[in-house]
Amino acid sequence: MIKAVKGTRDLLPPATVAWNRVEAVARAVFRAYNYHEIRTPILEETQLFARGVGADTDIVTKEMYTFVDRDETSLTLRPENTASVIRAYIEHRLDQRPGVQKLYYIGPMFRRERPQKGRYRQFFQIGAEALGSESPAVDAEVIELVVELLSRAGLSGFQLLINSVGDANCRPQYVERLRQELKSVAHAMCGDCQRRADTNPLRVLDCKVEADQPIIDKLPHITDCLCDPCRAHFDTVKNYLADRGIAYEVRPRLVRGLDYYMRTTFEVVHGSLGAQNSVLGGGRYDGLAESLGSKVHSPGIGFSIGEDRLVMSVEDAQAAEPLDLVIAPLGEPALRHAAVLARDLRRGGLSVELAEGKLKRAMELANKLGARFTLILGEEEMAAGRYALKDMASGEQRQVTREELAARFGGN
RNA sequence: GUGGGCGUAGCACAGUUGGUAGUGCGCCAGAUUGUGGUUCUGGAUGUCGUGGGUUCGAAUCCCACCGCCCACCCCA
Repeated sequence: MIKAVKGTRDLLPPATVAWNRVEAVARAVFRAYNYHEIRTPILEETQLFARGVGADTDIVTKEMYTFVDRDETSLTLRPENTASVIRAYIEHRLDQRPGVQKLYYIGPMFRRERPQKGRYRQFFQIGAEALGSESPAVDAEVIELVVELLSRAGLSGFQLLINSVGDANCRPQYVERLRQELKSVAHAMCGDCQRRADTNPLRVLDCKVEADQPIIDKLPHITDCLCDPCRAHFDTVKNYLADRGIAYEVRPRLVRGLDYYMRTTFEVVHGSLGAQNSVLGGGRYDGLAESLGSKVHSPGIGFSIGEDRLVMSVEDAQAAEPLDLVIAPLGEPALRHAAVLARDLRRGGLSVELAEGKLKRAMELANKLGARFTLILGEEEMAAGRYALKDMASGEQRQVTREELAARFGGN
């Protein structure tokens, strides 16, 4: 028996109702903030992610679905979408369009990790990018947007974490300082940290081992080591958030895993998600376009929401989508009449199911599908030019004419 | 890549010290030749994850493999 491949899953009704709801909310919020949808290919040249995401990130070194195409080019299933959006932005010269380019996307991403709660090999992201501005006002608006979106999607009890990771000027200095300080204390830390102290000192800050926490607490905070422009930018973002009454927590130890982030980074976490408690991650990436070959400076900031995780933590009672009417024709002439009637009512916006066979079967089906009404069309009704309309909740049944039906439900 | 837990009907599960399978829900039919929900009666469905071993006999004991879940790691 062939089954869905590891880490992928089928989303069946009625679960898909919740997904559509979340996506509808997202589209409405994006519209309010003047974001427009972009759809990029799921397949890209491997080079794009190697350069865009960072050659020695976990994503690129061990999590990509990469294969060689028949013409020998190396292709990869997108592990994230920011690099693709920037590629499209450069390729189609969107920097020439007026104003900040605000783009959003909804779609599947692929990473070959070991699946667990809230982590899949094919997962869905709802994300957005604001391109062409370094202004902290844009940072604040983007963060406002995500808070708005999550709230309107029905998420409550989430926590917004923000940080600034500096820029090409001050971050390398901070990393070097961290590396130096770790030399004297790393020997007392967990095995992973000893390794990270050398390879990727920023990761040490993310360590969750209890015994390491006192040591980590004594390490310098990046927020204390920012250069003046970065400090000013971060302070302004925080002021703008305060103006909006948005609650946030500065987490100097918040380091995001992708190489391209600089200055503002943020994350939203939520309890009910298991170990993978991050619903959303984002940040600024002012140097990314250039590193992908752009000749013009194209600063930007973006985020992506883990749709699987958002749906998981928002999910309440999954009610199936309601059905308005079941038509139960008895006999061939009635069936032919009913089919035309069904089409007209559907054109009028009604959801209609046509049930062939015995009346008893049709009634049972109507009940199981949760239909509000059943319309019976048998010999008696055909002869009289009427229909028997039954209200399934009350059990009440009465004869109606075609005109009365149209008046009630539309669809002449 | 590394650990732990779990695989029995469509779903949720039970199955005693080894004696070749049950319960609930769901599904189908009937009680009702044109009326659902409640009730009653009847029915179908299992390579007991797969393969091998021990045994007169394995869902049960042993070994290997596969799958799912959770965790590490990392991130959405």
